[in-house]
Amino acid sequence: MLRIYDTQTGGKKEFVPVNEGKVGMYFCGMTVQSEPHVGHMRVAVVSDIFRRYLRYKGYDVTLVINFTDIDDKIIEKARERGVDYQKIAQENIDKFMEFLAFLGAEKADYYPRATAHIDDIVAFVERLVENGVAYESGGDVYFEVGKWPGYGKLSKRRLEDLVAGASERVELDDRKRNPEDFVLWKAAKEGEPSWDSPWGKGRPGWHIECSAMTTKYLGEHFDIHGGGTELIFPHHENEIAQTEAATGKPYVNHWVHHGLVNLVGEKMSKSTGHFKTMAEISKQFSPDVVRFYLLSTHYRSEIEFSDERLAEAATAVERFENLFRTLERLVGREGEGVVAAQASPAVVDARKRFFDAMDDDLNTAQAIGHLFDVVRVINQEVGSGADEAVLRSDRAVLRELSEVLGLLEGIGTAGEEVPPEVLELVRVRTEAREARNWALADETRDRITALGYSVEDTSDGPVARKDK
RNA sequence: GGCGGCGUAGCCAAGUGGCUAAGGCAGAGGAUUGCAAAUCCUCGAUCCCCCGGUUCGAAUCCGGGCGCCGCCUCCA
Repeated sequence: MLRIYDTQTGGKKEFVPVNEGKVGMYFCGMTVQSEPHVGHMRVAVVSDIFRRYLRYKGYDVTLVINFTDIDDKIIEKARERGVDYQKIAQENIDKFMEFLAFLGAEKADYYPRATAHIDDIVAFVERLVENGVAYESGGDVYFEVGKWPGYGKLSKRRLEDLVAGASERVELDDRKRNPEDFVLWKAAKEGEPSWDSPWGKGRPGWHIECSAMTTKYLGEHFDIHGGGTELIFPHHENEIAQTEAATGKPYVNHWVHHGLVNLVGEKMSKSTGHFKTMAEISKQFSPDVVRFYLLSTHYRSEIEFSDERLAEAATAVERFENLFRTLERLVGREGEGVVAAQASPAVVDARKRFFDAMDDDLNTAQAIGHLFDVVRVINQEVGSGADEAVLRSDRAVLRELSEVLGLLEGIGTAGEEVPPEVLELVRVRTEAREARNWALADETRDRITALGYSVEDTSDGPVARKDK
C-alpha cells in the first residue's frame, strides 16, 4: 500500500486516486525572473520521482509544472535591459528545460504559463467575485479572507494571528478592506504589461494563476500538489482559499512539500543572491551524482548542498557503475539472454525492502540503503563465481530499482570507446607483465594514466577505461 | 511575538513504542593483486542534544530546557 504525506492533515495517508487508475499532479515550478538554481533542481527531481513511482505502480500520471512568467522582478529586469518581459521569461524557461534534460527528468505533460492563461484567470476571478468572496477596489481585485472560513487550514495559522502579524509589517493599503486580504488582479501601472479585464487593464496576482491552471489541466479536485515548504504560506494557503471558494469542493488530496536546499547552512534564495546555479553544478557533476545526492535524503527534509557532499555522492555512484561494468564483462550486454526471475534470494529480499521503503512516502533514502545491499550481494556472488543466469536476473533487478530512481540509465548499456593508442599501451603493458618486467609495466600504466585512462586487471584480463 | 520543523557514529542519513539502532562517505586491519585498481570480509553509536516523566519496555510518547532552521504576504 502506497502512503503519501499530506501537509494539510499533517501525516501520511493511503494514496487513493480521485479517478481510478489516474493521477493528477501539479508542482509549482518557478518564477522565471532569474536562472534556475539547485533549489529548482529539487522540484524537478522530486516531481520526477513521484511520477516515476506512481507510473511504476501502474497509474496513468499527468504532471503539470507551471511557470510564473510575469511578476515585479521580471518587469524590472526587462526594463533594466530594455527588452520585452517575455524575453527574460523565455531565457530562464529555456534554461530550466535544459537542466531538466540534464537531470534525466522526463518532461512534464504541461508547462503552463501565467500569461498564456489570462482568460482562464479572469474567469476564475469573476467566479470569486460572483461567489461574494472577492471585491474590486480601484481597479484591483482582492480576495476577502474573512469571508472564507477555511482560511489557514494548510499552514495552521489563525486569522487573528495573521491580522496581528500583518499590522506590524504590512503597510495598510487603503484599497484593501482588511489587511489580510490578498490581491487576485492588479490594476495596470504605467508602462507595465497589462491585459484587459472587467475591472480595466491589469495583470494577475501571484496566487491566482495556479488555481486557474490546475483546474484547467487537472480538474477542480486532484491528487497531488507539490512545491517547496516556503510556499505553504501564503501561496498554497491562498490557492486553497481561491479554489475551494470558487468550486465548493475539496481541492487537493495530498499537499507534498519538499524541504529547502541550503547552501553553507543558509537558505538559498533569489532575493539574496545566495545561490548556486544549475549551470555551475552541471559543469562539476554528472546527472546521476546530483540525482543520487538529492534522493539520498528524504524529500521532506532540508538538505545542504556542498561540493563535499556531491563528491561523496560521486564515490557512491561509482560503485553502481563498477558493478554494471563488471556484469557486462561477465554476462554480456543487458537484454542478451535475459532470464526470468532467478535472482538470488538475498537480492529478491532487498528488492522487497526497497519497494516497502518507496511505498512509505517515497522514502528514497531508505530505498537507496537497500539498493546498496543489492550491490553488495551481487558483488559477493560475482566473487564466488555465481551462475550466469542468476547474475543476469540479479542485474535485471538492479536495473529495475535504479530505473525507479531514474539513476544510471545509460550505464552498462553502451561500450565505452577506448582509443587505439591506449589499447596499444595496454597491450605493451600486458606483454611486460608476462615477461615479469614490472618496471616497464608500471611505466606503461603511468603513460595510460597520463592519457586520462586507467587499467584494471580483471579475471578476464586487463580492462581500460576513461577516467572521470 | 505567532506558526512549523529539526538535533542519531568523524561527516551525511534511515529508523518515530519492543529482534543485535539501515545504508553511504571517511578511517583502521585483513583477503585478493607482482604493485595497483576493482571487489569482499572485519572493526565504529552499550547508545540516539540535555533533564525529568509515562510505560513491563522509548532514539521513538509527554513536560521542561538548550541549540539550529524555515514561514509570517518576492522566493522551489
